[in-house]
Amino acid sequence: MPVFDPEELGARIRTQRKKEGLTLAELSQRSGVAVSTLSKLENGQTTGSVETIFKIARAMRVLVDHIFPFAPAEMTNGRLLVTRRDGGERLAIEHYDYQLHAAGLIGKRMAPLHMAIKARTPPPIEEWSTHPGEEFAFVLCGLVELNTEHYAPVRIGAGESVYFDSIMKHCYVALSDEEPRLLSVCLSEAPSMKSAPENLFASAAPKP
Amino acid sequence: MPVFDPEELGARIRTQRKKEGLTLAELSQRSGVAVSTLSKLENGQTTGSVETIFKIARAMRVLVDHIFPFAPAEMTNGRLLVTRRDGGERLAIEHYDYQLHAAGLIGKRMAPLHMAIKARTPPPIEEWSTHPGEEFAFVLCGLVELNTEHYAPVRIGAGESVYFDSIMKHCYVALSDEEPRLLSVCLSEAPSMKSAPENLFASAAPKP
DNA sequence: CTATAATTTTTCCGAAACGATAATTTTTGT
DNA sequence: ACAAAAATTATCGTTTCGGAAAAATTATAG
Repeated sequence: MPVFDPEELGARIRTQRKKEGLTLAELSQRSGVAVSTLSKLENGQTTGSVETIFKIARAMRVLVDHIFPFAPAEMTNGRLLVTRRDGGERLAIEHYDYQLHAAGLIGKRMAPLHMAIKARTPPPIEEWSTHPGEEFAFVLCGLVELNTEHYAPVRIGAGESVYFDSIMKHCYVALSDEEPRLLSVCLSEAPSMKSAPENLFASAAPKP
Repeated sequence: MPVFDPEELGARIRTQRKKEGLTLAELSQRSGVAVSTLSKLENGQTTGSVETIFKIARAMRVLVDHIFPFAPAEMTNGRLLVTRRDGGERLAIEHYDYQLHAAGLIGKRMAPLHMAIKARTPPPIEEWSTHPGEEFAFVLCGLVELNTEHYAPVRIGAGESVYFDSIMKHCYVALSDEEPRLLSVCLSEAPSMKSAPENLFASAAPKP
């Protein structure tokens, strides 16, 4: 007795395939998964393997989670947490001062950080941040320079923002006389289970 | 040649298990998956079946996508887009003025909105926003009241924030004389397919 | 309405994953 | 350093999955 519903998975695959106007044979061609396997999957006659699911998702150009039956959404539908000026969770490191908002909310997918940029010159690249996912940074005041692995340094002033893949090594540097502050929202692929995800604050630098 | 990295899946399972302080034997007991299977999974020696993954996820009381490597990082790892003060995409509706940042970046999972709150009284509840996912709102200036379906109205001033499940009906209202501005970042659970970058799955697509 | 093609489902078998047990190695705690 | 606990590896029977081709169903053309 399966612990999840294979029919839902099958239905999603079929829906997506129809949407793309593909036949089983065509999808098989693209994905490298046999026609028979596709049929069995779509009809819930097998629970499938992770490998196969990935092949199918890739072939239809959808993210896996589109055809993958999730845990029900009602698990989290009524959370709300306010962070006051003196709230959240604070952390001061060499180059930045952090205030993590919504620190007490576990299972959230975004990590909102109110940070003050102390650094005036970029540290060695090994110390730059890198973490899977996406990052959005909005400058609240001052002038900030974002250094990244793949781009020329980018200057961002108050009211401006930058959105980037945070797996790129990156670091912020203050350019203005006043200490710049920015609001950074990091999206990790796996929702943070802890209030202060250490991987967010961890840099590429080796551990002592 | 697996199309995804079994070692990442294994690493996630192990990370989560350690976080919960479980041994393989205990997790086996709770999940109904044999110890040997767990070990092979964690060490990337098998690609695993969907059924097994679900059992494990359920046993650790996490959503499947916590341990499931849905979007390999190498798919998008070098994007970066700056939004200037006059950039982005603007939209004015009755109650708010929006500036969508990073508008030109397709496939992003967060939607950062710089918004000015014009409304001074809540509209009828049928007009409130509701969308699956999570929302983080940081007040830049002024005093804002967030009305939600399940909570008493919440007042948030400059430098404060709120994080909530955006499926709850919600609306923002201005309380201060000055028109409040806030930065809202919405996370949708399923990124829209229309915006899925071509290059994400290019390798699987046969050329016409 | 039939004939034919296209598509899907089913059948059969090899391949891979799973479970149980035991032996070996690694880690942990004292 | 030792003992205990935990994790890995090995083996093997069982179950499930995946692929090729046949069978059945559905769609299409004349």
